[in-house]
Amino acid sequence: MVVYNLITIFASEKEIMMKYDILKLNNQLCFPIYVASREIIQGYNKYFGDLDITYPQYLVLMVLWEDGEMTVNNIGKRLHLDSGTLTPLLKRMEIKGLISRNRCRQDERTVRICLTDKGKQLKEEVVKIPPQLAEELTLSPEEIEVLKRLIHKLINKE
Amino acid sequence: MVVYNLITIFASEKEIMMKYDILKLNNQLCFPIYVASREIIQGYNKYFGDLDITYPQYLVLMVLWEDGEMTVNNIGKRLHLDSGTLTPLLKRMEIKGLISRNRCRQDERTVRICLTDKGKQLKEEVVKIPPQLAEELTLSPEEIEVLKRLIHKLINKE
DNA sequence: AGTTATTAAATTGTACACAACCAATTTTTT
DNA sequence: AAAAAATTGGTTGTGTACAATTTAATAACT
Repeated sequence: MVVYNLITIFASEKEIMMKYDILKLNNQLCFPIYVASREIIQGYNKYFGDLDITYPQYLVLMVLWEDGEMTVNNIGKRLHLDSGTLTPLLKRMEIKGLISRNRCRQDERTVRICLTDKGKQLKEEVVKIPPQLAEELTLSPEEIEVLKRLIHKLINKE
Repeated sequence: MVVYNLITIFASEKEIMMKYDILKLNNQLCFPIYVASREIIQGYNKYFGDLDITYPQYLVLMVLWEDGEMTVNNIGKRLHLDSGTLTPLLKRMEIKGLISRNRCRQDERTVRICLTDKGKQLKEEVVKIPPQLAEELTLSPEEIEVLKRLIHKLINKE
């Protein structure tokens, strides 16, 4: 079995991979991950409807619920997102009254993002969503653990 | 061990999950998949630079290389994308001279997408990319197979 | 002190995604 | 045949993503 990075190639009596077979959708690893990512976001958005938040906004709320106030930079490091994505996203969250944005007095370059009371309270509603999404999943607990481990290995390039 | 869909909860002597722990980034399955998806796209775009295509455009090319000409609808079914995404994307590809778009005479509702010679030739360049991306991956062949199987199970909700 | 380098956000421009809606064209039903 | 339903692709509006550039502020250096 020969492996070309994101694509697995079987060379056996049963299955011989030709030059262009690595370009077939079914042989790809990347494509199903890309589809899975979008399906997850759609799944969440289905439940977010009433709360008027999106999946990336939910991610921002999660890091703030976990770590309290943070700079834009640190949120970006945590979520692997840059300021071009975060600045307008955070402005929308500010308009909704979920967070506040203030320049630090110590270092005027950085902007401190804080949860408002409304943003803190949202946690009570959001915590109900994951169990609902759970109903739709068919992986066993063991499979989920394996999947998490492999995806982390893929990301971290360990 | 209790599982709430996309989040795994360990309840043991060593590790007790509290109510809000399901909202911690590290306990999530969805978030790393979301990150992995974006990293894959960035990885591809790095190599696409010279060819002037994007990852979703590469996906369209793949289904066309594989199945020949297709309707917009069928491309959407294959890639899990709707017309709101595909129509402008295909128009950009038409402008670049990679594909042609023509309404069918038999059924005026459908639009047939065909590869141009330029689109066909691009395959020769693109086939070199996956092996290059392979260099950056650290999963074993066996791990890739397991990951592919689990992701497919996640998507298909089998 | 004054210049240079670095850093943090914001801005700009392009390209997805997708929900919601629409128009045109079949297809089905009555 | 006429009316209703379904299908196909397009349009609109909002919200990410991200590369590349800009601006402002701080740190480092001669």
